[in-house]
Amino acid sequence: MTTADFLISQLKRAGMRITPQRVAICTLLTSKDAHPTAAIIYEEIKKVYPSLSLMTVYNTLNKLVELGIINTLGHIGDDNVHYDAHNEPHINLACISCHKIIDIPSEHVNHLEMEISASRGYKILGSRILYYGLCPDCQNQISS
Amino acid sequence: MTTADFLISQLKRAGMRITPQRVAICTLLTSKDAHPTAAIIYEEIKKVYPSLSLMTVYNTLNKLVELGIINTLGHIGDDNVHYDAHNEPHINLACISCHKIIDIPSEHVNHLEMEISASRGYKILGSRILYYGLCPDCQNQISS
DNA sequence: ATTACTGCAAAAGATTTGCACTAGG
DNA sequence: CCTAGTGCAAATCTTTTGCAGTAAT
Repeated sequence: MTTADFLISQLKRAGMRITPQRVAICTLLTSKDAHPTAAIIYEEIKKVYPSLSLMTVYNTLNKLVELGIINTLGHIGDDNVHYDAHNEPHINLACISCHKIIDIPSEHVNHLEMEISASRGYKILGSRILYYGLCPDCQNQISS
Repeated sequence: MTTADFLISQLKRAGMRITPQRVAICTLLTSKDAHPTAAIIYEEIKKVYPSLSLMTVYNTLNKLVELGIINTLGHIGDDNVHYDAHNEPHINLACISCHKIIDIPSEHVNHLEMEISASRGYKILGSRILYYGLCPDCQNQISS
């Protein structure tokens, strides 16, 4: 079962209908290193489903976020809202120059969550951990 | 020197002019447990400076973010973009029910930053660490 | 005295809403 | 069959832009 299939099964379990548009959105969301914005998803999928409406993209993204299946990363630099389909705790590392985002697994992240719920009595539902800076490539470009 | 004064001195150092509006914005940003949105800042300060324009708020916030003096937290639940004036690494803990946000200092956060720059060659410029869930008060309200 | 900042009005985006049509279950 | 989802158009809301007047340095 692919990661996209996992998202789709979650949708189905929540009583939502599985349309080709939603399958395409889930597939794109779970493709390698994808942290797309609504607009990027729209442009990509439009190539395959020219009739796709931006509204459907928002509709599906909102439902996925509502169900806690995907996460909102927020704005990276001057861009728009990015989404992240990987829901296990991890760090997002964004380059403010080229706007690339990579995921980093980290042991410390798990410690954080325990630390918080233990000390504050909060019931943790999710997290959004973002570091931003310059990736190695962009550092080279600037110094050269 | 108050925290607000610190923000203001940073502005001055960056060659920006110190206007009463900016002082008011910096003061509000650094008031206890403040993680306001642009709209909240506008409404608050308007009480004191009725002539304040929302544009000035955006103008100042954008410059502060640009200079790396404050941080954008992004959207919390269905709200708008929240800002955070506390720039030393820490965790933001947001309640998705009452939209309150608290800051938590954490040792693990420092480990994270070192871990990332060491392993990936990124030059880290800032971070945005947000956990969301239910605060103790809201947990009680729901269960009762 | 300069030159940046303010605040108005209007524009530009992004996201949401209303509604008839289509298609998944 | 029946209801949820789609996609269009238009509305809404946040944020940006242009510009004349104002004020900080």
